[in-house]
Amino acid sequence: MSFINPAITFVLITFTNNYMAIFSKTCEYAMRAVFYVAQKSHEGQKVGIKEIAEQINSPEAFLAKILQKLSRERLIQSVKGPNGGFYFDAVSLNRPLADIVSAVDGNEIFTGCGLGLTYCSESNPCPLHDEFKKVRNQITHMLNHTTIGKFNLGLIKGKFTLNK
Amino acid sequence: MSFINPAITFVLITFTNNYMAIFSKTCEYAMRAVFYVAQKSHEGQKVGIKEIAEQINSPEAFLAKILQKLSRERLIQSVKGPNGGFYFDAVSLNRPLADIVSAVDGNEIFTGCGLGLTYCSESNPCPLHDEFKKVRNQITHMLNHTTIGKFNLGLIKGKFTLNK
DNA sequence: TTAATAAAAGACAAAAATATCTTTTATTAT
DNA sequence: ATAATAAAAGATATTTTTGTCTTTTATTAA
Ligand code: FES
Ligand code: FES
Repeated sequence: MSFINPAITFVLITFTNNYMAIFSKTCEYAMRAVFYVAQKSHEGQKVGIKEIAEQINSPEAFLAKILQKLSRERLIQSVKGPNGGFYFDAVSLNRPLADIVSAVDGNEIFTGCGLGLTYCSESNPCPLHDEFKKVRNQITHMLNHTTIGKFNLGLIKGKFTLNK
Repeated sequence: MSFINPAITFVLITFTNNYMAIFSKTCEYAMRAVFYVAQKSHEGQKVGIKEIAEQINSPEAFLAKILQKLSRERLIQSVKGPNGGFYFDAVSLNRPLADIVSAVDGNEIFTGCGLGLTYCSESNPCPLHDEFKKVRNQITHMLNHTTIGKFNLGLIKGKFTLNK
């Protein structure tokens, strides 16, 4: 017994809107995780992948892959075994968020053309170039001036959320 | 006979960078196409999908789907048959590019949280909120103040490119 | 009124991004 | 040394985005 009446069944969607954010899901998870781990590091603690994933609301195994990549690139520190987990040392806490973004999403966002042309240039610009450059510069500024550890106190005080 | 020597074969890539631009490919093609058609409309001409795809360097059949969607939403005009093609009427030429973007990529880019949280809010912000808001506002401003027909003269004069 | 033209629609295919599951390796406390 | 723990790595699966091919519908010129 089916609850769908075939007489009134019809196709709803032929062309779905793309979901489209500034950053990939991978990058969003990476940034949230990084802020969460930084906060814990500030308190002198290491954190396990399970806790991170729970606290930032991301799929655990997928996040693990992302942090593995960051770990290979020495952007985050980790130790295996009991009492192990992820953490940031003092140097890493001072790294710009831009390092995380470019490790995960590449450099398109910092240098790419807004209309998707193969390269961006001043001398042979696309129509959007002048305005798009401002956007790109602001993103670059934001990511270069935000250090991984910048929000530790705000997070500890509950001023910010990573999970909603 | 193989040209790959198994003794020196190894896996190169375990975690590829995401390609990540501000807009989806779909949206990039849409914007380029729209500027190209607008320019032709300014000169009083309709354009066929084949010419558009060639001139903006996009896959023809894929672009056709995109323009079909814009056409269904009355953002672009079209007529079938001989001497048919795509064009913009005076009203459409004055529409903001934002209409194209939201038709194709949705509204995430205008309202979404930079860290991918389910919603953005002033009272319960993510760490990036204050800075990200500026980025989002600049994108919104750019897309609202750029009309579809804005670059017609610049394109005709060869000041801008849609194909490189 | 017919043939040619060009967009619209439908079905399908490939590639990339996202997500999960299993096995291995390193570390530490007992 | 051994068992327990937790990250790293490997393999695979799902979903979304991007891209193609075929058929249908509308328009127009002859
Ligand atoms: S050429 Fe397109 S943004 Fe610079
Ligand atoms: S809450 Fe994240 S951008 Fe506003």
